[in-house]
Amino acid sequence: METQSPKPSQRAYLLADCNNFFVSCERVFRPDLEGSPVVVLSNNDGCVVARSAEVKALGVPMGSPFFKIQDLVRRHHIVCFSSNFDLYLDISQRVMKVLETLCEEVQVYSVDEAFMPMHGMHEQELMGLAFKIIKTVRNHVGVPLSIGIAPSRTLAKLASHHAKTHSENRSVYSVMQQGLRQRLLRENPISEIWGVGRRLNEQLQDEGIMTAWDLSLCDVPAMSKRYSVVLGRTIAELNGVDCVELEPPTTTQAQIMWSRTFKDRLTEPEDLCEAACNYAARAAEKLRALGRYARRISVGIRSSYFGNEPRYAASASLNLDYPTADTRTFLSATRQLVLQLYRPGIRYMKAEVLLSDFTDTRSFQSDLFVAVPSDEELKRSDQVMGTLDSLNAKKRDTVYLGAQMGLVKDKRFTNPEHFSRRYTTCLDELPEISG
DNA sequence: TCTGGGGTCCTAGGACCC
DNA sequence: TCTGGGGTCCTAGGACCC
Repeated sequence: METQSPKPSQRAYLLADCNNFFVSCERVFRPDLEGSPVVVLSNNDGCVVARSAEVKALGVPMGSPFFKIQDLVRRHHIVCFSSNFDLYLDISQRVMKVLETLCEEVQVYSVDEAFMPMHGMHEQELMGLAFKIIKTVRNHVGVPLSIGIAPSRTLAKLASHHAKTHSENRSVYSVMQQGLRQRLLRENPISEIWGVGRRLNEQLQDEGIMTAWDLSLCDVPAMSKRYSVVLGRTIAELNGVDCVELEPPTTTQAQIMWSRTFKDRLTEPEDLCEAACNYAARAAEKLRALGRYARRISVGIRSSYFGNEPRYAASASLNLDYPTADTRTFLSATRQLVLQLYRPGIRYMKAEVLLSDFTDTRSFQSDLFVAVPSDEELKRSDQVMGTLDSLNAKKRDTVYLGAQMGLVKDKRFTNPEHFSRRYTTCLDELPEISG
């Protein structure tokens, strides 16, 4: 009789990662595009934010400016989509739901990735589960996944990257065994490691640390001191020590930002005010959706980083007298900040609005020198904002405030040209089936 | 001509207090 | 009047992520 080997006590992580996520979402409703080159573009169709395997094979890097690949697009008949976040978010939620039916714990890390911690499972069981996850998501949602399996999150990320780029692994790669782990580390440059960005990559390479393996051999206390505690943790993780904590999502969100590049450069203060006010209104909407109040608002405006024109970037903040979620308060603060930052002779390309210093309630220390609103005024503010949100939930920009006017009227600020439809979240845009 | 939009976390430095 | 160190809190800015 076969004896059961004891259950391992070691923890393991599965990292499920959607392949070319935005492209895969578009293909769910355009199965005819399977096998064809497809890209998804950023806001204003500025640059490439997702590429199908066929486009990657053509050598188009992530983030390429769209205008630079026009030629390739024509030659290879690349299909282009403007990003359609309503659709991607909805598909993402469907993927996560399927994961939750198959795994006890799912830690959503980003729109297209989730970690699933596992205890006391043999490698074979982990592999079996991973293949089952991939098959179920493919059948129920239609999106392809890759899965990495490892004793730490950092290694699981590296393993899933390996699974994606080496087709012989059939979309799952496990480095639970020491030997494979070492091979994975030796084969990957440090730039592939989660937590090593452009800057660290340069600094570490100057020290002769080239591969993930090199980094894994470094002394943790010394590197923590020389660089940061974050890099120290990364090194431990590469050695299979599980030490990166993941914050529980949303409840701790500390700030809300809204920023966009304008379609055309803006030079007039009034135009900038309009743009920034529109962003502030969007940020305020998100704040109310979280049921929170903000005490601080920051506004930034900047010129292009490119070309020879004068460069300028500045931001400023305002602490509000009391926590609020009222768009009108944010709009007057935004206007004040923009006018304070504005310098003539600059061609502005971008504005951003950041709300922070949140509270869950609106209670505040009253201050002898600050005029605070009465309970009656606060109640009215909630009512007005509630009405605004419910009208706009049905159809965007049904109701907006005077300061935002220009934008909605003339569409100067945003204008993507390749929109796919919101197939799953908007009744007017459901997919059609022809007989 | 045309170059993303969100977020989080960490660190350094200044202000202030004891 | 001058000298000092340590702690806390806040903010700005950098680095990183997808």
